[in-house]
Amino acid sequence: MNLHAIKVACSNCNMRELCMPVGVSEEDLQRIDDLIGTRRKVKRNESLFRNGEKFNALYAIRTGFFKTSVATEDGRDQVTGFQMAGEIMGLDGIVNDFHSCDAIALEDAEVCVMPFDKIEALSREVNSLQHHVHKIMSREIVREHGVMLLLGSMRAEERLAAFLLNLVQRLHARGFSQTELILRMTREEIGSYLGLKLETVSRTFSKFVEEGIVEVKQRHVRILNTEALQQLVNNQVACH
Amino acid sequence: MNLHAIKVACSNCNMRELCMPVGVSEEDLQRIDDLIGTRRKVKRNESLFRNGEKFNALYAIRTGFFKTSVATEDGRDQVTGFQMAGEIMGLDGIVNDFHSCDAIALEDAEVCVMPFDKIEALSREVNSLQHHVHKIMSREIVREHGVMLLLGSMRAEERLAAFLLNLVQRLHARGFSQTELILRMTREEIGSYLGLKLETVSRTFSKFVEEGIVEVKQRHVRILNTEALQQLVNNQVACH
DNA sequence: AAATGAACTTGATGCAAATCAAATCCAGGC
DNA sequence: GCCTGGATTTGATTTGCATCAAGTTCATTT
Repeated sequence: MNLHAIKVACSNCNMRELCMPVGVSEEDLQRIDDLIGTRRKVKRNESLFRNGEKFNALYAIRTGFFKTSVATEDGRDQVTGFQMAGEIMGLDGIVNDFHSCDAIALEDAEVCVMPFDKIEALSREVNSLQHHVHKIMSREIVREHGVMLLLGSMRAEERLAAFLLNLVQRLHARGFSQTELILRMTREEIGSYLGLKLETVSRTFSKFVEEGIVEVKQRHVRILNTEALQQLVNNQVACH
Repeated sequence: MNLHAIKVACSNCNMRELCMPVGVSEEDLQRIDDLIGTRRKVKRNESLFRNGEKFNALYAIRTGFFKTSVATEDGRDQVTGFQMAGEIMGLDGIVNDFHSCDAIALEDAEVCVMPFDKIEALSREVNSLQHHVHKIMSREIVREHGVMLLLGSMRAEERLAAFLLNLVQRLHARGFSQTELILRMTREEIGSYLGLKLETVSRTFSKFVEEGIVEVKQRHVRILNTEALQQLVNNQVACH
């Protein structure tokens, strides 16, 4: 086994607990290593896959940050999610064997390519992997329920507050700060995700700054009052 | 084998091609029959499962019509989908072992209860079932992408047009008319799904009627001009 | 057949976010 | 270090939908 082989193995990957089942035996873990066909680097603004492309594999993000988006025939598009290290992309492609959204890197990224036929074959034999795959898909369904709730029933402030809280929570789970973050996406991309125009996103940020809830310097955001954001999401008024 | 046993078997179910994989061998089909633990009847306005309940099984609708909805702590709720015969419910429960939405029957219904541990066990052995389960979950993810696009970027008319087209298309796949349908849900439930208030739904129906696109008598809808609805969704202007 | 209430329609008005417009900031290239 | 264009902010105005309000329809009960 050469150094390169060690480096690409799941068993040695520090993202493993995010994208792979926990508590598998040493033996099963060796087999899961075989899932990773290759690594693939994706430069900023380039696509990992696009709407209409053949589906072959799921992708686990090792480093970098992505957006996924769908488009209508008449050119409008909707960002359906932002994905970071340890998260899985490509689930949309299973049903029709073709991808139905675009996955674009918002910063230089590297992903593990997991051919889906291999995933299916191995998950017939490793129960924990099978259940893990089911959970990943179910989690995505539940996440999208939350986005539908946000888009269907929240006002601009609530949407942006929910967005910021969700981002820092996920970053915190990866060892980053609970209160500081750098946005990898533009105001327009945030707006597309939240069903708002970029001007509204900008104005809402400004409002939060005025109210002392956050500090914003371009894409650098520092959350000063997490509870206020939480109360905005829950539509509660702070009691004095 | 008694008559009842024949009646509840997937192999004799006329919904089979909607909720089960096609092209399985006679032998595998017999095994798939064992997936169905029981049938369950759900009366109108009663729940099949609710947010917070333990997850045990997926449900295939045999007859009837459901809505699923999620709620915020402060009482707002969002209808996340309407489900009809042959469609699968309960996928939200896999990730945390608890359901995270409510499933309410909008008319008296009957579902097949498929214990999820049985589904996992059998799909380790029947490849077509395994892939079918993956496709069902992927289809739900893709469907939700479409709803996000609708909620994030469409105007009221476009939303209602897309909703009607989606409903008749699914009903048509079940042998019903392409142009006539009976709505099983209230204007408020349609509004919740589409991110609109019930008054807006009502006004938009009235507008479609004025324009000669549909006929509406309460919950009975007849589509007079499918193409006009399609053009609304695609944001195109009819060329004269 | 009358009474009741939920569902629905329609009108008047208000408001949050979109749109239109113009500066300003900033990163990257030369 | 200066230039350029994309990203962002902010202001003025418009608009689509929500809200508030009143009536109508219809199914169900008595």
